[in-house]
Amino acid sequence: MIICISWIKINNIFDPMLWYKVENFFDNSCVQVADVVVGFGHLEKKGKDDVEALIAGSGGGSRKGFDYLCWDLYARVSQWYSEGSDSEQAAKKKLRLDTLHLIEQGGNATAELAEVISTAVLRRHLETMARLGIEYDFLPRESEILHLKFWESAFEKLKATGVLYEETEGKNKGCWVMRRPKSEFSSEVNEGPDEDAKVIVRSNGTVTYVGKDIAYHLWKFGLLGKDFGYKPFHKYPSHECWISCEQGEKVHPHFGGVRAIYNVIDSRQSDPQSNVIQALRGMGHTAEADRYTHFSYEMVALTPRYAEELGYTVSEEDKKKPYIEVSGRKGFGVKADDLMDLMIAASRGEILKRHVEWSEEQVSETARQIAYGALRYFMLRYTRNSVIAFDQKDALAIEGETGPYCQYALVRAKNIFRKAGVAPEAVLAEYAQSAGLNAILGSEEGGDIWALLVRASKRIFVLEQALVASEPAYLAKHAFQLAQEFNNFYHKHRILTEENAAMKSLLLTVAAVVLREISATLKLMGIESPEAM
RNA sequence: GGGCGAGUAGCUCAACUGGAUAGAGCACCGGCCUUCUAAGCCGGGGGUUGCAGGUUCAAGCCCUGCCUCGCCUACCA
Repeated sequence: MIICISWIKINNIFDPMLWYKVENFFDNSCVQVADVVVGFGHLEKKGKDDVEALIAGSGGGSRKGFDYLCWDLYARVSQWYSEGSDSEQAAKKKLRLDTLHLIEQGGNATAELAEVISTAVLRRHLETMARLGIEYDFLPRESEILHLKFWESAFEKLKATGVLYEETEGKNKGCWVMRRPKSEFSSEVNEGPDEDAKVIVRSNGTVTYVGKDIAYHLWKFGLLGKDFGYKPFHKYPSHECWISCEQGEKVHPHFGGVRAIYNVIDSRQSDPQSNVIQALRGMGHTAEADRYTHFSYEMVALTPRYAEELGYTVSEEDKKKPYIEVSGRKGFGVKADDLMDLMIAASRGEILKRHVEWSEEQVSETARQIAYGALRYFMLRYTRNSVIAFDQKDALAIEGETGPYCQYALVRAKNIFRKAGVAPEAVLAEYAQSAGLNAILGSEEGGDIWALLVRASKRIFVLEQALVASEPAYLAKHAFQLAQEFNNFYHKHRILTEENAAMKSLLLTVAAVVLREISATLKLMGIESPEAM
């Protein structure tokens, strides 16, 4: 529902190493959808036809589409729930739950409205992500997990393997529960119920989110014995994105039954995630459990300064904090499309200061590359367990550890080759055959050049470390250090006016190597290399 | 109450499995454009790594206790 910039914390880092598929689980039967449905029905007094008209009308050109409407409505509904007398609030709460249950059941007008809304928002989500080059292969939806009775199959297996047991005493009486990984009840005092156990099936017979997630992950590993229906949903230039449905097409790509899973979910989900892994292990699927990685990361928040820039009033108390957590319920945050637009506008301004002669196309293309590069770099420069306090000014700064800084170093190198009228690839090919570098590199002056070359040669090593540690920030650090060292080199040596031919040749070669390496490292982070800036 | 993460320069963060003088960036101060883009470069100040013990030749990192903050848990998704 809420388009969250966290999504771009993971991107194509795995691209060169693995063949993989990107799935985005779509929680289309969740309470947030129910809230928006309540909003349209009770605040806006709109039915399915009205909503469909809104969706159709909100398309044309403007990015402020249907998802923006939902964002606002969601915040209003949340506010509305908390208003009125106790009995009124209770009634609203009941309405909310009833709506949720109708959506989960399906086959009714409320569920149809929810379907229309969630699909429209999903389409907008794909468009937004596509701007950053993020594409999906498959969109499994919660509604199919429910309607295709994935849970029922999983439940049988969970009962048969003894992972779940029915609690007969204590506060969880009547629930089907699962022991948590660490509760070593068996060896210790074993009297009374394990009250710390995780409830999977409530006493009223409904399944919790974790239960559905277990079923979903059994499917992912091909252990469920059931499959989704599939239909095409969205066409990217290079491939098709499929979506789950109850009765799909006969011919479709194969999804599920994978060897390994990387679940990119923020660290607040670590408890439910460990429950899922524990369930797999308990069912005897230990190998699969070992190949299940919760790629957890901390949330993205906003600095108080940026929150103010966005027009929010920030309390004195919040101003002292390093960051403020975004909240869709409170209507506090920045929408990904807005963020990108703001950053593009800002980098555009910088470009126009310097290149009045550029064509409109050149300006907007470069502004886009810089803005997206700045955004991606900022998301990736922090290690995963650090909260990212987003600030546009910091992200877009040319000074400091930023995307634009790295891009600028690379552009400087490109300028040299443009002025020299040679291609960096040609320089590399030529230099590989000459053999006069020992004398220069061995000299005192050559020490720094040698150091730069050594650093430049470390890309694969750094990538390997980044993969082992599941830490994209290592790549960001490498790109920055290389850019920094190159800027130093650039300042120290006037390459084009160098008179010593052997030296000039070496300097050009080093520039070509560094250009290639910064560019390749940035590419691993999904950051483009502008021609000029 | 329990679980996870964090505490490092004024601020935001690094530090690969324990290893040399704990590093960057921002901010601050001072320099550097007749030159391939100064959107840059160089230099400077700034630290008892939360506290107290312990293990080790060696601890920001490991162990014990305590303090502070955040998140997750207690039949919400």
